[in-house]
Amino acid sequence: MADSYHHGNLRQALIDAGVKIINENGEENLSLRKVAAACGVSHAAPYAHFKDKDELIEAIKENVTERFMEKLVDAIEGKPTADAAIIAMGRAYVTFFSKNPDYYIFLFGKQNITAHLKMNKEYKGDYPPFLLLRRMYLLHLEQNGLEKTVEEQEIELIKIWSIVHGMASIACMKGVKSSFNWNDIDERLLT
Amino acid sequence: MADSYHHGNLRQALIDAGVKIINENGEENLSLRKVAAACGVSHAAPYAHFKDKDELIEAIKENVTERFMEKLVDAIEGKPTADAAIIAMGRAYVTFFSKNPDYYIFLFGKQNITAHLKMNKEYKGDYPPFLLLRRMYLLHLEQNGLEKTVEEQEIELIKIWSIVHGMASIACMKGVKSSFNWNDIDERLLT
DNA sequence: CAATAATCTTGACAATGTAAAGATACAGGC
DNA sequence: GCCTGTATCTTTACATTGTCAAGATTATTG
Repeated sequence: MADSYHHGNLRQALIDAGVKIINENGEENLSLRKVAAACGVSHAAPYAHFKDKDELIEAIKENVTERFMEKLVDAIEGKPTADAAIIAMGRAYVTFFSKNPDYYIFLFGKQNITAHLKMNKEYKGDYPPFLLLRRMYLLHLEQNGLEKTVEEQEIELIKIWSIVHGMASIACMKGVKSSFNWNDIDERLLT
Repeated sequence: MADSYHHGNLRQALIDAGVKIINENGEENLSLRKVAAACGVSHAAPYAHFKDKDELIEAIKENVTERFMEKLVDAIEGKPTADAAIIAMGRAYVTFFSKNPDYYIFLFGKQNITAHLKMNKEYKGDYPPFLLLRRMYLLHLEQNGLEKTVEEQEIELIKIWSIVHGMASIACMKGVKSSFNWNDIDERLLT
C-alpha cells in the first residue's frame, strides 16, 4: 500500500504511464520526467526501478509486445486450418500497427527491435510473434503433407514474415494512401 | 569563398556533416549543436537555413534517399529483362540497408517516412524508389504479355515492395541471425 | 528493536532545442 | 562609391531533459 512516500507499485505505474503517453502524444514526448510526473513522484524516482531511460523503454516494449501477442493469439483462435490461422495472423498483425502507428514506430523504429532482443540475452529467433508464426507454419506443412528442407522453411518463413511486417510498415506511413484497404487483406498476399 | 563570417555553403555542409554523424555515431548522436560545431559555426547558425531540427533531418533524408536511388538504378542498369531488374533491385534494396542499418532506422524509424513525404506536399505514391519499382513492374507485365486489373497490380506491387522492405527491415535487426544470407537473395523470394 | 536495504526526494550539472537581439557581410539601387 | 535592406552568423538566454550524488523515509530482515 503506502500513499505518501512509497508508491507501492511504481514500476508498473511507470510502464503504464509510458504507454499512455506514447499513445496520446507519440514517442517523442516520452520523457522520464513526464512519466514520473504522471505517477506523482519526483523526477529521479524511476531510477530506483530502471537503470536508465532505455531500460524503461525496453520494459514498455515488452508490455506492448505482450498485448500485440494477445491480438495475434486471439486472431488464430478457432481457425480450422493452419493456412487460415496464418492469414488471420497476418491481418491481425497489420491491423494492430495500422491502428497504432505509434506502436510500430516505437517497437521497430529508432533504436530498433535489436536492443529489445539483445536484452533477452542471445536472441536466436525467439521473438514471440515470430515463434508463433513458425508454429503455425510448421502446422501448415504438416496439414498439407509438405516436405521442405530447413533452408526452404527458413526462406518461406522469412518471406511470410517480411510480407506482413513490410505491409504493416507501409500501413504505418500515413502519407501513403493507396487504393488498398489494409483492414481487409487479400488472401493473395499470404499464399 | 568566404572564410570568416559567412561560411559560403553552410546548408550543404550541415547536411553532409549530419550524414557523417549518423554514419559514425548513429542517429541518436545527431544534434543541431554538434552538426553546427562540425561545420565550425555557432550553435544557432543552422536556423538561417532550417526552420528547426526536423527540417534539417528531412534534408538529410532526401540526401540519403538520393544515394539510395543511385544504388537501385545502378542495380537495374544493363539487366536484360524486367524480372531480372526487379530481382536486382530487391537485392540492392536489402543490401543497401543491410550495410547501413543506421540509414534504415534513420529513414523509416522514429518519425517515420511520413514526415518526409508530407513535406513534399500531397504524397500520392511517388516515393522515388517505389516509382522505380512500379516502372519495372509494368515493364514486367508488358514483357510477359500479362493483363492485370489495376487492383491486382496494386496488390502485387505492394507484395513485392513489402517483401523487400520487410526483408531489409529484418536484415537491420542485427540480433537476428538466421541461416539466411541476405547478400544472396534467393530468387524464390521475388517471383 | 536495530541494522540494512529498498525506495523516494532534493539539488545539481551538462547537453540540447529554440528564441531574441545584435553583429557582419553581401546585394542592388542611387 | 555609398546607402539600405536582407541574408547570414554570433551571443545570450531559457526551458527541457537525462543523469548523478546526497540525503530522507519506509520496508525488511535478523
